[in-house]
Amino acid sequence: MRAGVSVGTVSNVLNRPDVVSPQTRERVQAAIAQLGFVRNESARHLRAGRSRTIGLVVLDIANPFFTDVARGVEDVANPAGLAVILCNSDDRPAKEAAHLDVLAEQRVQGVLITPTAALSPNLQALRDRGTPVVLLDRRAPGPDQCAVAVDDVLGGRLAADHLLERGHRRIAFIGGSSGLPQVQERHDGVAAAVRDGTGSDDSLLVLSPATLTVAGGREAAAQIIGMPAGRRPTAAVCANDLMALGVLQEMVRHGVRVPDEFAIVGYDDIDFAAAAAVPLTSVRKPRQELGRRAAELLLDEAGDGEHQHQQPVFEPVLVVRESSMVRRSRTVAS
Amino acid sequence: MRAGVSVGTVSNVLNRPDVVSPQTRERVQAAIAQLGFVRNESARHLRAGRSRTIGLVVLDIANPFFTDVARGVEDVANPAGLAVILCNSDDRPAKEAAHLDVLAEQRVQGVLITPTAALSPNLQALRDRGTPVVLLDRRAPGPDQCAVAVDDVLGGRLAADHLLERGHRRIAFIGGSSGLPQVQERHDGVAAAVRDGTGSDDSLLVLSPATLTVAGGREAAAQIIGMPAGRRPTAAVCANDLMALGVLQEMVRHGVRVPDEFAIVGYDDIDFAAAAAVPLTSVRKPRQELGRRAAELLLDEAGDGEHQHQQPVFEPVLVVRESSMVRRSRTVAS
DNA sequence: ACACCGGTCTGAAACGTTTCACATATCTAC
DNA sequence: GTAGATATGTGAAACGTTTCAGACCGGTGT
Repeated sequence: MRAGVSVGTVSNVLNRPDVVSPQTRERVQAAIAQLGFVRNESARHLRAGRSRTIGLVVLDIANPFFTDVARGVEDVANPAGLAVILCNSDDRPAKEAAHLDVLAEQRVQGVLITPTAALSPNLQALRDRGTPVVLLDRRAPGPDQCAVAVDDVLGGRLAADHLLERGHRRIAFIGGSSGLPQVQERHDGVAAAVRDGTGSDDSLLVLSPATLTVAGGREAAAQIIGMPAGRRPTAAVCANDLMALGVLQEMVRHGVRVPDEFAIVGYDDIDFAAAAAVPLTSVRKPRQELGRRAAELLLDEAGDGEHQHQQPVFEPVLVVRESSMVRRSRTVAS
Repeated sequence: MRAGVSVGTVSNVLNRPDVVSPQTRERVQAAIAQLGFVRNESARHLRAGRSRTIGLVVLDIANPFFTDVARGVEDVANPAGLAVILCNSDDRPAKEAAHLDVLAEQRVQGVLITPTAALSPNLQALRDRGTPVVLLDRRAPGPDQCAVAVDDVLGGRLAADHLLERGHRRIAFIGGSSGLPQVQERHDGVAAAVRDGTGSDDSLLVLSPATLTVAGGREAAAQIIGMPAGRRPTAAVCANDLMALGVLQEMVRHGVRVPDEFAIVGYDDIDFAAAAAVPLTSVRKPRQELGRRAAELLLDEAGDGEHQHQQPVFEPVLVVRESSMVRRSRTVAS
């Protein structure tokens, strides 16, 4: 080597500086700086057996909910010296599977994932190989793994109870058709609340647009607008804020006044919910906290010590804004 | 090996299946499936010298502009078998430098980056080591590298001309204080247009909130609201849509009617701009196309063939919506 | 019978680290 | 002065691939 020293010593300088004499250390560090030497992670982790990266697979990178979660993950992973490989499955099992394969080949320390409806065999394969997997915003199917979830039944209930209190008696639940359990839970909460509140199952209309996006929301709103006035719902709980924004856009476009003629409650409480054409009432989830907690669990599981699987469930909170308020006087648009 | 075959043959089965006999191939593939064998990328690319990943460093992961760009990058990178490591610098040079170091250690094939104001020495170091770097949404300092940019001077001009046409004579430009050249260009375009349109430099008020975020927008709006009515601008061009949304929120909160009392033009035309409390006029950039183009240039540079550095500049388009329209009759809120 | 060929497979080197057993030098205590 | 301990450095093995020179084999043309 440049510094007239063996590679073993260089390794020591980098990893256990205390074990090498100050002079040598400085000499080596000078050489490193001069040569622009950068340690090769591939070699390093070929030896170590796994890399200093974790994978994060989300359903929709364009949904701010997930970027907020990602931020939480980064907050924990980066200080621990781990790089995050962020993958977007677009709620498509094939894309998800492809991403998981890549992550397996990269020998990531672990994977954080909000999976598509069915738990992919690739995910199980990953776990079988000993890679820790933490489910994000999804309950675990069994006690043998970590999962960070939100009580979505409660969330659905909060949303529906709020609308019922405001006098609404025909309520729509707008979820996607992908069969995600989170969405199913939200539906169940809404359905239970509506049943309890009205004594009837007919008060709930369930719509399942193709995607859980703004476009999906518009699609559902168009359906609602096309219904005869007598049967048309007067309010909707949406499975996420993107859809709620879509519903709002379509309603406004057709001259349906929100919330006077139609009330909307979203879910997730992304930042844009508050900035919408009509500020959205929404069910708030601790977005960054979800990511942080999941990353912490992953690090713990990937670490050397004992690991107890944990499955924390966060409680959502309803944030009431204009989109669900009965307005008394009509002032300035806002 | 399980299939009674040498490792060299396994490698051939995986990488050049045509060179191995059908029987052997099947035998090996069966063994692979049965053992759940997953090739180790670290080893593979220790040999190859670089990994099958590229790095993408953005200024603000919470800004939908960048997630749209990221989507474009993925559209190109994934089909090419490359994983994308998405990093968020938060417009902080230190975070950016740390991310670049990690990417260097990972021996990424290349880096796509929207850099902070000053070009980091770490970036130059990366290039010196032979790693291709493509600048994203930023002009190249010289001809010796690829960059994908947008004509932001033109964008600023479009925005300002639009407001001038509507009769505004006191206009604010709201940019961040981080000194990003993109923001500077937008400012220059606005300043030039205002000078041409009014014959005076005094017509332009420049505000520089701390961050290019919704919070920054609110901060700037508060400043404007605090000004005496006679000197207060009647319209603002914001350096991005997040700030425009912030301005809008703060104006609404203080009862300032938009666009009647104050007009707003944003920049980027993120999807949420159209869904805002008052739909935002904005300067549209080809977000996904920026990402795609940048990724294509990176792949070309990282490939074996000849590479010509390219520096495409996209032209932005003004999308006019309600936030800058003088309303004639006041109908329903929208 | 021979050389040669293409097709198929093997074995070993190489990639750049970490780690561990071991060598060497220096110090401490008697 | 010697034994032992401590501090510092060396050298080689190992990680799991890819790659390349060559071995082997049955067939072909002469």
